[in-house]
Amino acid sequence: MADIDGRAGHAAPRKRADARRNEQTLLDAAAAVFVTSGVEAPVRDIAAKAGVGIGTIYRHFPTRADLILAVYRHQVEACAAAGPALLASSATPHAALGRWIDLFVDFLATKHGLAAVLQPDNAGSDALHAYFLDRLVPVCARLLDAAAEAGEIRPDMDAYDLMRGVGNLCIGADNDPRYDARRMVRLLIAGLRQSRST
Amino acid sequence: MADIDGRAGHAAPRKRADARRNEQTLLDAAAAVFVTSGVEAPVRDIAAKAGVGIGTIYRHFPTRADLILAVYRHQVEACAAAGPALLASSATPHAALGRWIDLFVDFLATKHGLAAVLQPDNAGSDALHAYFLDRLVPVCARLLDAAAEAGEIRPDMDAYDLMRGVGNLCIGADNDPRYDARRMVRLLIAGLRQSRST
DNA sequence: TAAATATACGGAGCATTGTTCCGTTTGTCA
DNA sequence: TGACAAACGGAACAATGCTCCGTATATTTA
Repeated sequence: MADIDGRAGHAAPRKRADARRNEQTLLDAAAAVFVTSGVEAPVRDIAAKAGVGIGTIYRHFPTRADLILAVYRHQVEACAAAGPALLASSATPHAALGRWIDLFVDFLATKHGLAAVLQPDNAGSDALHAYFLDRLVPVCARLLDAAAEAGEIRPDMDAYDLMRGVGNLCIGADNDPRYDARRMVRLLIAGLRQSRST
Repeated sequence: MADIDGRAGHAAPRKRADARRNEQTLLDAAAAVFVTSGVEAPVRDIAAKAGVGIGTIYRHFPTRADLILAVYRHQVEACAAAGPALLASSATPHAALGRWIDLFVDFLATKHGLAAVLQPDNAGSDALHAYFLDRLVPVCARLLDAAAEAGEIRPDMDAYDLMRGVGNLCIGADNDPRYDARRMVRLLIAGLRQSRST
């Protein structure tokens, strides 16, 4: 069911060796440039760092967003996978939710400029928005449901809204030492809490 | 102390009539374009709408940010002025804070793309960021202080963080029907509340 | 009123960026 | 080894913020 490259075998033609090499080189170069110059770094810079022409970048990643997505896919998947794990290992669903959100915030806050690029209609980078949300909203929804069932939070919170809200709060958290995104997110989560008396 | 134009009279040379006319024309055109195409509309579009050359725009408003700022200055001032008024007329400081934040959110949410442009380091539009925050943070701080003194909210909330957080939550609120920024802001304010028992 | 001057105008042009196109190079396979 | 598809490189295009400077015009002055 899988060929030598580990890809599913539906008539997907095997790539040339130089192509595979370049793809990896590009991913590494992009990751490096994103760390130093932020996610909005010019495509040309990444091509230069990889020692490759611009055309090559665009054959492998048809769009800036595709490249960004490829670079961070692993971490998004890890975050998605952490949801159920936390739910199983935490004392209460609310604790699991809190820790999971922390994970997400850590991820966004350390990636210079990533949060800003997650919005819809960002000049064609909708692909990023769609991937992040499609992947994480269901996980978040499950955590919310569990916490709501346990009566720990208000039951009417929408997972999509929460993810967008948290993502938005993280925008510009780097390059502004005065602004503490984590703190604001904690506040938001606090607002979610169900006052038993209410 | 004021000349015919109503400006303070410190050796500020009187502008030519066509210059004053064009400045107003540009402000009107910019406001109109911002409504239909958003705050990120190309400068050329605004120049075209106003029927003037690009050079003219840049003489009056050296930077995109200056133009945006000039268009919305009145509303920012109104928002700033509303703070003390609400504090005086509301039942409790917390109610005043809530209403004031509502005002701010209404303002941001109806201006297509404004919230996104409020961040620092936005490719040189720091002027916008600085103006908004300098003008509104003190007002917000006063409301927070009053509410904290009344014991209605936790006492450690920073006005700057709150303004940035609220602004961030409003980013992309238009062009995404699924996302309800007002709701998230309400949640944030709820999180601010002091549990008397805590 | 007519020249002189300062002020303002218009838009070509520069720099930056995402993206496309296509002639050239290179792996792969028979 | 030769043929050919696959991949490469980078010139070139379009959009956009902004600068520069020759031209036009409002205002002042004689």
